[in-house]
Amino acid sequence: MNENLSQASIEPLLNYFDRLILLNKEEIDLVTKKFHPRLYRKRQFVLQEGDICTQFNFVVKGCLRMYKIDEQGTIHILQFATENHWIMDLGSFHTEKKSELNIDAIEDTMVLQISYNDLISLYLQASKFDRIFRVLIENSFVVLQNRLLQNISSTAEERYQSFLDIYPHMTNRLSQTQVASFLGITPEFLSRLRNKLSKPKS
Amino acid sequence: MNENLSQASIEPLLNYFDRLILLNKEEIDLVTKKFHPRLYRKRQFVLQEGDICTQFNFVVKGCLRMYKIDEQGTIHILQFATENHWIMDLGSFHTEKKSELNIDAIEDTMVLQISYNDLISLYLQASKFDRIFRVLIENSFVVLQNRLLQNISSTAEERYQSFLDIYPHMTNRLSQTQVASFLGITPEFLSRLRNKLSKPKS
DNA sequence: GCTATTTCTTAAACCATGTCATTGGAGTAA
DNA sequence: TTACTCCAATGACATGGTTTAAGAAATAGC
Repeated sequence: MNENLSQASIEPLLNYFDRLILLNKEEIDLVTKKFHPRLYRKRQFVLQEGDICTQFNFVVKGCLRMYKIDEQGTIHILQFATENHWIMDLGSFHTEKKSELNIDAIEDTMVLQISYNDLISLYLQASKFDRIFRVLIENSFVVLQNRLLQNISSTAEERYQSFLDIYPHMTNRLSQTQVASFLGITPEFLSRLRNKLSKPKS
Repeated sequence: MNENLSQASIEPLLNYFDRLILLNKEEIDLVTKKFHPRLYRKRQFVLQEGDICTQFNFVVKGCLRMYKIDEQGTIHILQFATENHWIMDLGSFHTEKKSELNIDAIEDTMVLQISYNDLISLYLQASKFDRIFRVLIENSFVVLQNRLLQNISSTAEERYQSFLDIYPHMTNRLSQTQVASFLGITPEFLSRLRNKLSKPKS
């Protein structure tokens, strides 16, 4: 992560949008003006509990996580965001109320950010972005709904297997503690699952 | 549920939209043309596993549920939809692939439906609907995310309490089997929870 | 208004997962 | 080196939740 912020490329974001709906010259200019690059160091907070979420974050390089800390201090991970994924507390963003969630960097991470006001003005200046963000949220919704379904209908072992199937690469970038926290189980139990699954059969 | 379909009122839907973003005369006409009322009898399917979800459903009166049946035949309820709520398999709707989910009526239910093609043409004819549906999906997304958070971080007892808090009225309309299936526990265990919670303390 | 079917409750045995405590290894900082 | 922290593994034990079964209560169908 040694790029210079000022020359940071907005290309990945433009490519992302183009894959949904083609942008014209004006719209490309709007995106270029309203999104700003920002670098977060490993362990740095992007959003901290009690603050209002004022930015949409698009990850260009690296990995962020969003999580809640419960009364006992346990971390529950709602979402990871790697390259070409979005992350924010949508509830806090729209209601402008304090967030109960944290977002921080698992690796040094480069994001492209747009503020609430800029996003609203983006919608007003080019209604194509209403459509783009509608589609984008719809896709996230489907992913989330599948995950919920898994959670209410599957055992921890099935969820872990399915995690490996869907995100085979992630397993290298995350500690088992992170994976366990995402699956909704304890690290100890995940360790046992792995042990069990590594043995052929018995 | 003795209304005549042909005189069924589209008012609730117009009110719903107006509460998000005010509609002008043209847009009201569009909605009136493209949404069609339909009555489902208790137990009747709105969407059946293996079919493609081709309709957005807005519930005017009654109650629908969306669920998956697993290999053992157990039902897992993803969502209920009562008055002024939407229900559909968004994944199947957009990919036009077969759905793994079922939607059926828990009570006799009146919905207003819009087909895939009509919705697309609605977006094209009035881009305000891109914004309306973006906001609508965003709201659903936040609800879903909170539920997922509950599921990975809370015990069944806490989830049940929270269900009672958030949907106090629903408890009258649903059998405990339905509630248990929504919470992701067995009806037997829910019964035990209820018994435990009804006793003052001990 | 009666019967059949579904739903609710209770309880005992059982299994999935959590808790707590311990150990060892890898990475980092003096 | 030493010390420190973080993470993974493992064992003993505790708890949450399921399974199975059976009876009581409510509801649907005739």
